Amino acid sequence: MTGKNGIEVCACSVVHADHVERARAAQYPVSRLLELGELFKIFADPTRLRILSALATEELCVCDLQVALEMTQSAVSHQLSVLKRARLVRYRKEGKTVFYSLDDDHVRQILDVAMDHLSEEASHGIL
Amino acid sequence: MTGKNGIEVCACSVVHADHVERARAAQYPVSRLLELGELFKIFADPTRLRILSALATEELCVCDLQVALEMTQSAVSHQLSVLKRARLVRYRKEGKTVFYSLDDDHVRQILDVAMDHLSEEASHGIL
DNA sequence: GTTATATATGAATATATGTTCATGTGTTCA
DNA sequence: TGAACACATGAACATATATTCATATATAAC
Repeated sequence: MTGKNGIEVCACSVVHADHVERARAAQYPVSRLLELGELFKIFADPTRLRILSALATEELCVCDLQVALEMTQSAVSHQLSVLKRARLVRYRKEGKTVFYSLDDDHVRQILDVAMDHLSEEASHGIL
Repeated sequence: MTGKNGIEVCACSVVHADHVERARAAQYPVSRLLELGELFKIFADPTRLRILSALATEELCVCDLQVALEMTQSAVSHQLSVLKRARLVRYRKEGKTVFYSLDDDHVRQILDVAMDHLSEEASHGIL
């Protein structure tokens, strides 16, 4: 349904104008939410999570990751480049080998909070 | 490259056996990481983030969300069902209208930590 | 019951993304 | 200089998913 100014408008008669107003005012800027979405996309893949959790203990070279996670070298490199672009990992070159490590503590924090949520979710199921 | 037991093995000669061993031992169970990935997938979409951030202030009915976010009713409902399935939102029926709200505080926590990461990332760029 | 309305949902389509395969780049060592 | 190796990267393909369109369900008013 289209309103006077050409903008999509709800046909509902029970819209709560004040709530809508507040919700609109409190909205994060869309650009910010896009960035946030991009960040979460990185964490949304099991392979990348495995890499991150492997790096949580200590730095590892590409080959170490390949062996530890039983993946193709190409797949590891591709995912590492994604993580690098998102500034979630650092790297350090030493001759031919490249060592990767977590970039900062936020990564660990994010993983921890999310794990907490999963635990609580599980207990919900039991109760 | 395939090893004796048919499992993919790295051809590198510089694998750090001890590191690999520790990384393997410290690995989260894959099932856990799959769950975690599923959770982050929910947060990985800008539309869902907009919905969550709109609900951060107060409960809203589907129609309110439709108007506040200028989206189709169908799109809102579809995304709400995803959020509901992931236990990130609750709902409460009152006649024909359905009010949605955040399920618990973990949602806010996760969003906050992630926002922090983005801020620090931005300051990295400046330094 | 019938109609109107608020929300839910199935199917189809378009787009995004992870892996593989092939190849490129850069470093070491002979 | 040239071979070997650790890693990076482009293209192609397969899969996942967000939106739209059409329709279904449920509640209220008449």
